[in-house]
Amino acid sequence: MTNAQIAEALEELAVLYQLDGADQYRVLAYTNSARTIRNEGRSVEEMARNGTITQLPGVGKTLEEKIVALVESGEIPAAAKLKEKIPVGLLEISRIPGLGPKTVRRLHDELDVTGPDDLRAAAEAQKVREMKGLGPKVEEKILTGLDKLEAEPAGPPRLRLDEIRPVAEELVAALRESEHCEKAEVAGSVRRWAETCKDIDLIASSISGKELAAAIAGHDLVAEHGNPNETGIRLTTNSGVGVDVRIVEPRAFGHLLQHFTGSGPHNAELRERAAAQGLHVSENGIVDDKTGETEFFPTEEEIYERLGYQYIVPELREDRGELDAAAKGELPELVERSQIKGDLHSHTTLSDGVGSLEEMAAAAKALGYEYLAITDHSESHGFGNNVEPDRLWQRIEEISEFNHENHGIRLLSGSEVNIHTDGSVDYDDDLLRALDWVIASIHTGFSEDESKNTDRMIAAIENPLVDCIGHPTGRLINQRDPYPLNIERIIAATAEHDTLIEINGNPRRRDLSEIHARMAAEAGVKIVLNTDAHRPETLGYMEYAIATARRAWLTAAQVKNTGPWWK
DNA sequence: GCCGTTTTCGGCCCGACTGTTTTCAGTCG
Repeated sequence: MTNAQIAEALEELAVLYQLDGADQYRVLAYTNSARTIRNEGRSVEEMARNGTITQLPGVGKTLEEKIVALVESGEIPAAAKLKEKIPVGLLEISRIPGLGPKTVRRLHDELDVTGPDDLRAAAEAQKVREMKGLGPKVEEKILTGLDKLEAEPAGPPRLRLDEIRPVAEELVAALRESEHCEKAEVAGSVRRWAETCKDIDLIASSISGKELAAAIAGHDLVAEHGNPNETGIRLTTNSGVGVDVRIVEPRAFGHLLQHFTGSGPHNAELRERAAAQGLHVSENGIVDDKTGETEFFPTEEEIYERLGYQYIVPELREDRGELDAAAKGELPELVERSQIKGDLHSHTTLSDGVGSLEEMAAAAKALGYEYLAITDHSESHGFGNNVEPDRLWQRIEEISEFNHENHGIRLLSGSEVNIHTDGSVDYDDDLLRALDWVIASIHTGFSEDESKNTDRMIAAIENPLVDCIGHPTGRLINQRDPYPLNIERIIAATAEHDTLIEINGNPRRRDLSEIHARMAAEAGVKIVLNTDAHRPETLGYMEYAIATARRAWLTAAQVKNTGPWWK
């Protein structure tokens, strides 16, 4: 059972308890533990089986018992029992925006609603507005919510960061252009460089907030908008992305930025710890119990300092131990884009790229790199652009000549070789030895089971002619799950054989993920940040590789290509 | 349900908005 599946079961149980009227903190305990498990790199099933699961923060005796039952029997008895009592249809309708557990429960108790169909009938018969505290507006919200539920049963999709960042940048630039704007920034998950984002958070300071809100509502990208007011406005773009624009007076800008950068769990933890010291943190400032006064700080740096922490960069604000580390002054010095000396994964027209050797080299040089590895696909790539051994020998010569001509950047002759199902790789050893750099990746046959896939990859890791493993888990964000793999065994093998492992910066991949990259680095494995560029412009994907590395707490010392070419 | 630089019991972030209300509960981020 994967960590995601365990987390999902706990989230479902949390909703069931909520609908059952359980204490909110009990519900919170379940949702928090679900999040912890989703963020855990090690196999939580393993931890449950060997009795170490209570090491996870927020997992105590009771949750241990439930998770053990889940991995052993496939279900949590408490959840099965609650499902007999609470119609599953109620879980569905509780996803309608604005319909919380309290309301859903009352709809069940008072109108015998058991699911979407009953609810629609009740709303259409105008029964909902007769309930105390509810009215025609709620009825309307329910009907539109039900339509959306039918159209998108899985809920609105989270968008990949690269799909959403350009929109955020364009809108924040428009805010800055307004005469009513003092400062504006992108906040939220976009600022934290998360893999996916639900919506865009923009924040601004202004002494005429309503005018600023009205101005942004008229932007070309905006399809719909709510009422502009002093504190901001809610927008929907033509592409359907929700945008929250929040506006405060200039002196609270730092607090607003900190608040809306999140993450929610980071802020909740930060505030809980502050409250224990008599300090109450919000987007409007910090209130000190001792004086009753509100303190204002212009920058986030000063806010964190006031609360007793080192400055925590947005990428780390995920409640994954950053507050403890910052309180002790032990945050790592994260790797930066300017420290990257070269890119070790790129393609040209020789296989499936669209840039020539020279074009790729020129683009890499423009990025300030010392070296670029040309790693076209190999003999068995299978998409009609296979590179036969003779052609690769010839390419080695071409690269040698290129380097002789002294273009101000060194090209490395490389290949991205396929790992076959038996763990062997393309090309004979002589050819592999003649290359500067060999990345081995899986491109085919990943429907095998976990142990076969893992053995196959470990065979490549053990191969002394393989330097690095490419996009190790094969996941495509929002599109394809990772291959079934035992990542702990993979990491242990790369550590043992000094094989490098890549963070692929293609924003569709970001593979290794931040969770696995952090595990790998902690195990002493060296990481390489690559783009897998298939055209000159996408060498710029390095910023996503950097983002994932930073979210994985990596320092320059843990990233091999922060140094000069070493072979 | 979890957890401990006041605690093994009694706490557990904070504010804005919405829709419904004459003062607030529920929901959301």
